[in-house]
Amino acid sequence: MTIEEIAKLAGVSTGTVDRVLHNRGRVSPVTRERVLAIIKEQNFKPNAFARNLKLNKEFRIGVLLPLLHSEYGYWNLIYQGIINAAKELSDLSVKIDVYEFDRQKGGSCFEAGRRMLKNPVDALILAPVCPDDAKLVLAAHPDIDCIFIDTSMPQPHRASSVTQNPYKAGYLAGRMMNLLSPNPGTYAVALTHRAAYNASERARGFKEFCARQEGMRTKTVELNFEGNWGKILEDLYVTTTDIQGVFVVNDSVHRVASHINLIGHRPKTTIIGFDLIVQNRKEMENGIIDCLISQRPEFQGYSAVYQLYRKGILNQQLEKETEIPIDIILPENLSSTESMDYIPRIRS
Amino acid sequence: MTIEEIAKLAGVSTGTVDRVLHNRGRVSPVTRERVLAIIKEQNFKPNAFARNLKLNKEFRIGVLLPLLHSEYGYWNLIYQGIINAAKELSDLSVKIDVYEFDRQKGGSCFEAGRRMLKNPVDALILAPVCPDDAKLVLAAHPDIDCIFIDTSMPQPHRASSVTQNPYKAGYLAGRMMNLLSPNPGTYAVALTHRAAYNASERARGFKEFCARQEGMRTKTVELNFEGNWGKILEDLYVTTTDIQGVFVVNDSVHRVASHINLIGHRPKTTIIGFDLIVQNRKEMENGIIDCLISQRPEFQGYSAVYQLYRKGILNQQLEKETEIPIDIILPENLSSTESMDYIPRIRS
DNA sequence: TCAATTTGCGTGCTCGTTAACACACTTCTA
DNA sequence: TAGAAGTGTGTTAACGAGCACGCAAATTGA
Repeated sequence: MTIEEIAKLAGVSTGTVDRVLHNRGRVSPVTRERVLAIIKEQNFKPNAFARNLKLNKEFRIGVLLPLLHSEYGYWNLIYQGIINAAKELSDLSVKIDVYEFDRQKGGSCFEAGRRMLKNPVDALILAPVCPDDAKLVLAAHPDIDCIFIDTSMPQPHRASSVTQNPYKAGYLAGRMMNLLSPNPGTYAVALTHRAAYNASERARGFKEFCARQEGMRTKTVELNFEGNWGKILEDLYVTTTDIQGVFVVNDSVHRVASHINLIGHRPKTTIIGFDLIVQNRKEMENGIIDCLISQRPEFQGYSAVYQLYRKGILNQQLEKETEIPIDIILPENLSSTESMDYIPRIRS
Repeated sequence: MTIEEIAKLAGVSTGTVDRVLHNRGRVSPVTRERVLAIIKEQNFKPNAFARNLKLNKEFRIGVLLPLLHSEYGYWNLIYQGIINAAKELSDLSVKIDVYEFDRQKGGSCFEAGRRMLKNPVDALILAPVCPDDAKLVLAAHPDIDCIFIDTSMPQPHRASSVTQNPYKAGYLAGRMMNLLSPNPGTYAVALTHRAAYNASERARGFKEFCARQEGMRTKTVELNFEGNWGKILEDLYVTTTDIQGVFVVNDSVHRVASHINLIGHRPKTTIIGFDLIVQNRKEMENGIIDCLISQRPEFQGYSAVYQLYRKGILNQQLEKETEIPIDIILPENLSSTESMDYIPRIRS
């Protein structure tokens, strides 16, 4: 089926069919209806190759992420997924513009959004870790599609999200903790930085699981890596003598784990944390981390790019909300998740 | 960069550049080298839209799978993944032809391959559960790319694979069994049908893990669902009084689990099996199955289609071997894997 | 040596869609 | 009522690559 065949069937020219297809007016209502009926009847869809050849323009996706080299590489994994998708789609005129911001500094995200205004983009991928800034960025880029990644936020109609439920993830971590270290005692919940949404929700899920179990207590500790966090950790073992395990609510678990190992408490402490960044992989291989929960950061980035591409280039629908499965990583299945988390790669 | 710009730079016509690009001869060696140098220097790649518009032909992927409605739906999950990818790619002229065969009947797979010869295909997705037949099918379809799914086999150069390591999966199942049911005793390993490759490797991995643990024994039982398998299961509990858990090496675990529940042994038996087919989801929700290992069948199918599409339409490279991660599913993360296993869907 | 073939290269049409343009006809507006 | 503005429709030139064809010039063969 081509536009020309549709035109013939409707007794009009291709120009008219085109005007109907793109709602460009200048068509009488009666002709319009006739053409629409035939399009529907023949289940016509414009040829994507011809369309994009004619349009002949890049599809630019703007990406706003926290500083990639901070926070032990979690954001870098997301970035890798985005880059990989972009590489696969480079033949289909998809381009990526990445803008980094400092999530600790208010306004930094907004400022990055302003930089983006200079090279206008057709769609947006946004980690709304600073919700207020994110709202402003969205306001500054009206009418383009946006996908939230890592965290969600109240969504305008044109946005959707790719996220994991952090409460469920924490709850599952509780279950794993209980499996790996079933003796009664205390589990420490280690928070870092000020509580980000994901972090606090994970802590909440974890505690809720523990609260439902007989004889399991939890104790929250705040570890500020700019401060004397080592001391706090050591004190914890002094003040609380029945520590059975430590749950770190983010990807910095490898730092906590190696310190616990250093001060000799590793043998009696089960350690659980998040995400398959290289440092965590290494510490799990070393036997210092028992279990990791993964939120598939690379897949999140990969999936976000593909969704925007399908909407922008192929005119397909956006998923409203994509829920990322909660992966359990033990030493026994670590090797099956090597390098890219689960995305087939192309060689460059 | 277009062919015309390349031509201008090389001081030749587009026809000559085209002949160089497609090795169609009729170009003097010296001109050829000059053009190639410029192509490389400019990093020129032909526009995928223009190319496919001109070629204007469907890319047909032939799919050979065991009977979809047998075996409790595992193959159906693979099928769903394939269908989903095909739906997303239908705008890019990818078409799927599915041929089913009976894996229990020798020659059935080959016969399906012969049916396929009538509507020639451009690429192949093949579950080589009958390796001899698979070899013949490949021989009958020379020169086209092929991806093995579910299981691999010795590969000709033009084939690649999307599979999970079944030994590692069984080994991990052993670990989970030991976590969920740590008391010394016997674990039953339930095989069904005659040992397929994946099944026997999973059993081997599981037993190997157990052999490395103190005080854990394993006992293999063969359950033939056409025979009196219920009786065999009941006898097992009579002859072996310390059964701690049952490991079913495939997706039929829900049948075994509900029978164990029926005969009253569920409370003291940990049950582990494979794959998120609907029946297994339900029995896990009912609390009858403790743990499932998933090999992401939907992703396998999805990924196979996408890889062939990238090779066939976009001229990108095929992955040689894609290793599927080994997923651990517990009741606590079951809901995060709902419906499609991890593939974003488009509405039809 | 000259006809027949081969080699090396350029030309031009085509794929389906888009969007600018042309043009006749109608409806306003002063 | 003339001119302007608006409406409904058809025509056509790209977009970039592929490929058939044409045509010299070079090479072959008897």
